[in-house]
Amino acid sequence: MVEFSEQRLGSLVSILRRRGIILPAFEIHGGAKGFYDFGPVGGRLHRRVIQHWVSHWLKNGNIVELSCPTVTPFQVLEASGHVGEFSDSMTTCNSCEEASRADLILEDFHPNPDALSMEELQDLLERSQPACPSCGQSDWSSVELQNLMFNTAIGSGKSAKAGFLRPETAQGMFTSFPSIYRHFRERLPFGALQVGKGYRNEIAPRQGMIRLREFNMAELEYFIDPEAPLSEEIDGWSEPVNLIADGKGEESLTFSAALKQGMIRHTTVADFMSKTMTFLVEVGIDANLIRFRQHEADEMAHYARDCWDAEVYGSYGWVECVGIAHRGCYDLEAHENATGQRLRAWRGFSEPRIEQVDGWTIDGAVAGPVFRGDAGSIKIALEKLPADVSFPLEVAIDERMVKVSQEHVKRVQRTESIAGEWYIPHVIEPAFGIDRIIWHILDHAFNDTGKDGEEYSMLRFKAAVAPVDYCVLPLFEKDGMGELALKIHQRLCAEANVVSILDGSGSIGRRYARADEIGVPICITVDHQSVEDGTVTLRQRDDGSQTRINISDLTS
RNA sequence: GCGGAUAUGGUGAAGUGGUUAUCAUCUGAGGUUUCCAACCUCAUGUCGUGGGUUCAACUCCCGCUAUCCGCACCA
Repeated sequence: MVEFSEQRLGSLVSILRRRGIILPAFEIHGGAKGFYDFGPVGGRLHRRVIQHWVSHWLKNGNIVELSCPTVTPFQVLEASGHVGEFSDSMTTCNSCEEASRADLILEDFHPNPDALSMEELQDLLERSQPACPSCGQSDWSSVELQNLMFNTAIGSGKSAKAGFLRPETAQGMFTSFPSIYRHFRERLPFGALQVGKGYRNEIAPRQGMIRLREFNMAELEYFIDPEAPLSEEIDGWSEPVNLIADGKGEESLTFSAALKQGMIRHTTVADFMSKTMTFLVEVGIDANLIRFRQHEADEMAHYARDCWDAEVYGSYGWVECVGIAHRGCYDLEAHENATGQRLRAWRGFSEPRIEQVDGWTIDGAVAGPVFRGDAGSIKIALEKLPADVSFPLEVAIDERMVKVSQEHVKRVQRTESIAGEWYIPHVIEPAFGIDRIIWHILDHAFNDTGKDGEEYSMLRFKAAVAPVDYCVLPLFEKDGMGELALKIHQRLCAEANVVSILDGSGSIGRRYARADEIGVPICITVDHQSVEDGTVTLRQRDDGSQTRINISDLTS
């Protein structure tokens, strides 16, 4: 097991900078908090992890990949609840100009100011006149929302519309629901995933890559019929995993056992937790340093019904890297309410339901001219009445009573056959913080335990995500060895999805060390014999073992 | 946001109110070398940023920016 320490973190960070894996962005201009570059080696690592993530979920067979804009109009994020929920209420001291959070300075005057509306906060602020924590005066500006989203203007001048940089990729998947529904020929379940940048204007970015202002997210929205029968089957990780259920301690259980006990509340959630576990291990996270923690009811995001975080242990302690949330019908319903568009799926009944309609409705020709604008509401009210009422009758419309007499109505008696119904699908969302995962891949791959008593650093990447696949090393750059190495290098680079580097400077040991430092799994060494018989030495990063093979057998 | 600490070649460090800022390592060139950071020669490359004090500031003071730690915030 790795010993995480300050020293280890320090030498890891210095290797990441020196070798161009992860570095602070815009450094020549002084840098900017919460922004990082993936450098010449890190960029490739980032790509590999994302590729692996996408194909991991596409394996499911009913999932498509989307790419939606990062700039998002105001209304979209207002409908989703982000404008309201993703912000803090701020007020500024008119005396010293210090901004404070309104709910925090009102804590002494209300048991839970966080739950108050803007108006209530404003009212309470005026009545209680709390002292400014900075200067002691009580002269506050009006309460304003400060949003954690980056805002921007779409267009310019008077025609500009308000917008935000998206705080999550998910909303694009919801607003695209009709198109995805059509693509899958209206049959659930199906999913859409997206990998891309998200933005949050964090008050205090911290801990290197752990909290960023611009970050890579990978999200899957999986749409299900909440009434469809669920299989008990769970794919993927079958070993016990550490689970922390809401209000309970840590337990080691398999996902299917946790589901059977009701600890995990939904089969699909359990299935995705299991697939998440498999993914994390495949990209190189240590299985023993992963745990799943269920959100308590009061920390659940505004949209969630059940939520589990996959947390990974590393140099910064336990860090949430994945959230798997049962969002219910929250999002589609919210966008439906805001737009009036139907974001639903059709559920056919196994047999059409025969319904006897026996009641009343208006006689349009008579009631229309009499009730004018109220006719519509009266019709709705009448159709709710049982068959055994008698007229004249007082009907409540918008808190008024309207007298309806026999001549305004007619009896409705018919048999309806209903083939199915529209419903709002539920959504299970696994959301991955790619940067946090990459950080922990690096943290867990880093090995500085030394070699032969000397200091020696190595990144033991899994082959699936290693930024460089091969390092070609001519033992010397003479007698044709340099030329042969160049030829091999070029041939490898021509292969799809293969990255090779060529290194001819320094002693062979130094070059193996350089390759180990950026985690190249295999070094190919060209020596005198290579020039004569066309064989080369393959040297494995993790154990230093060597085998000689034919150049023609190099790529598999 | 508050409190504390820090900022010197790519990386890690030393140091000074006064000539050309030191060391290790890395990197590059040449030499040497038949497989795990060997050696020799040469070379490139640094005082975060803006202002002030001073004859003179990398050094002292102030602001800013960034980094780290704690608190708060955030998921």
